[in-house]
Amino acid sequence: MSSIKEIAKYVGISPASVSIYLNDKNSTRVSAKTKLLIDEAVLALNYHKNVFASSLATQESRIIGIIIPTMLPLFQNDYTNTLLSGIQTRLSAFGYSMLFFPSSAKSSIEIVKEQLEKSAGCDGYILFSTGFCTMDQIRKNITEIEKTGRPFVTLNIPSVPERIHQVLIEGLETASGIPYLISKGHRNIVLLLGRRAGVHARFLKNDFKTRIAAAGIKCDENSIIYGEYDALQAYSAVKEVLETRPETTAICSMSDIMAAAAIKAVQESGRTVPDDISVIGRNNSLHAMLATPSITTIDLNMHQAGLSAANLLLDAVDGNTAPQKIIISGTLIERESVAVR
Amino acid sequence: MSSIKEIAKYVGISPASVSIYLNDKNSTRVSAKTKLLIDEAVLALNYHKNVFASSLATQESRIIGIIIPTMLPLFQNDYTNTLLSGIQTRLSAFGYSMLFFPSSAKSSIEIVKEQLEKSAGCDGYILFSTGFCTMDQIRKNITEIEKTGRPFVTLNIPSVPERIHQVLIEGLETASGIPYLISKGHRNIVLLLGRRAGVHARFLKNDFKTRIAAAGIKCDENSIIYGEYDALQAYSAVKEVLETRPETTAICSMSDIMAAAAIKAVQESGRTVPDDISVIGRNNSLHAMLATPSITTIDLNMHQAGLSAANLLLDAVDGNTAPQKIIISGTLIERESVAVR
DNA sequence: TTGTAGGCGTTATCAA
DNA sequence: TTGATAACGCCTACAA
Repeated sequence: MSSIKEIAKYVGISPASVSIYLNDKNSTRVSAKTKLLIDEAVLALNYHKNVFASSLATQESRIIGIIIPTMLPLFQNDYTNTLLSGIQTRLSAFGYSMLFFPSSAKSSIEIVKEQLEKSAGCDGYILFSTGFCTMDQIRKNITEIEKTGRPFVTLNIPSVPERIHQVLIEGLETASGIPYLISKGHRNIVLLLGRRAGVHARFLKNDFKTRIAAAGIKCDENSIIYGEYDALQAYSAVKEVLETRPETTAICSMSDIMAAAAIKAVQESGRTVPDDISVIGRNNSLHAMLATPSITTIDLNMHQAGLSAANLLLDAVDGNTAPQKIIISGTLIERESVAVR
Repeated sequence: MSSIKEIAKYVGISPASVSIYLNDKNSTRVSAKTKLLIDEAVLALNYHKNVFASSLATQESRIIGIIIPTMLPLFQNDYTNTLLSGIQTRLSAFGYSMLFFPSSAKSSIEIVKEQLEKSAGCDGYILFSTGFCTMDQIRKNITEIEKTGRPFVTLNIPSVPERIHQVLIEGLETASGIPYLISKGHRNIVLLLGRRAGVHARFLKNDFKTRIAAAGIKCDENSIIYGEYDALQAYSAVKEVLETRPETTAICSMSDIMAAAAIKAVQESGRTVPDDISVIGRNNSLHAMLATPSITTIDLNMHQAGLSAANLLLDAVDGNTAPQKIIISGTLIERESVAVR
């Protein structure tokens, strides 16, 4: 409520001196007496610094804009939350705030545009991609964010030729569970994807087909199903595929939540995991650990990815402009949900 | 990067006209020709509005500060995420951004102070409490935030006499699973709490004892255990209590994650849920739905609580100052983890 | 329909 | 050690 001017008036000095002291308590440019008086005034007048005014003057806000092109409510997605958690941990440690923008738009491009529109003043951005984005949209989003002239890092996005700061999650577009299942003797594998639209699905589908073919297995289009990263939808999809493809011996799910739902579906169809059907998940979330049986999964190390993205951005904000790609590898976590065939 | 001045120069008009048009595309105070020229310039110069400058001028930022007094990384807690999701949904719909502040402090009070220190400029705040806060700290945090003179809403906090905007989650300090378990014939119930410190634990413990006593059951101090809202710690605590109190017939957990961990522990001790031991959770998270057996739980309706908190705050920002308390009730979700005794 | 001028709260430069 | 003053980018009277 109160401003630096009022503090100055209260103490009987100029705003400049107040500012100097408040920004550097050890400054030698303010006398000890004055310092005490200022402290007193700050308390008496409930002074709080206005970040916005200060960032206007310094051209630095210590605020990072987080751009997430999704139409769904935030903070509901396991992957995104883990990423955000890593980002927040690092940004917070360096005194940076995170700003999430509103959006009413209906497409990934529109959302990014809308969010960027009112965002000038942020020191940098982290751009997510989500299962909603096509490759084309991702490129456009990058162009859009480049126009701000501010440093940014992309996260959760397929590798892209643009010379930008990028954290890549190895295995995000790889059906990494497949070779493992094959090595365990499975030849009748169902791929449980998340979103139907978006790049991720495209890449994963192709990868799946390639790997299956390489193992000499004939690919059946019906063996690819979709769960929208949602427990209920995954459950239904698995129930259905169990009927149409009773020969299935393994399910490779693109998230632990869908894997847990798959296990439910298998069990309720009267079969057991892993004896009748093996299930592998992805993300190494709590769901994988707590399911019965516990789920063998691939840890994408997304928390680390978040940390790295923040590191990269902070470097860039400090003027380090050489574009870097950081690649985060996944780790296989073997538990109880996969059996040898 | 570019400013309203540059746009004006580019078009050959005054900054005022640009500002007027940009803030009201339908304004009659700017000619159609000029509008087109401005649009062109905006594109050509990659103009993005500086929120900070504009909020300085208007004394309104459309940014809400989110204050969460925790030392743990954000976005990792089921309860908090659900709350945040509700808040974001509503705020976003009304065009408000959310700002998360950094903090390096080691106590709830210090964190709040530190975050508030640089936060002037926000239109309002949402103040969380966490399992780390004692009642005393909560009161101090409220006093602190009141000093900003900005509207704020408290969330996830025990009812407090102060005349403030408050969203109360009914059942947050109530061991609501207890009466249910008693009604099912259980008399040997273990209470699985989260954090040891903090108000919540205190309230819950008292409530538990009262309810147990009312049912004529003698209370055993050993029947109260702690899992820190963490799967691993809850698992160990349950394993242990199963040894020391083999007569236990039911576990009342304060979170679904801990309930799922409890089920694991029970199963691995060679007993079954719910036949040997019943388990009830809280929060109706995905964990409760996906566990085997699925978990009977109490839905605290935290998403709704988040929505309500945002509503309340938005009202307050609009000048509606009459303090309101909104009470969100819980809902019992009966599933498979509780048996009649 | 457009322009001028002052101010929002803070900081930086320069002078006293 | 302190004070004036201008500037950051935008908005709003008011004047033209």
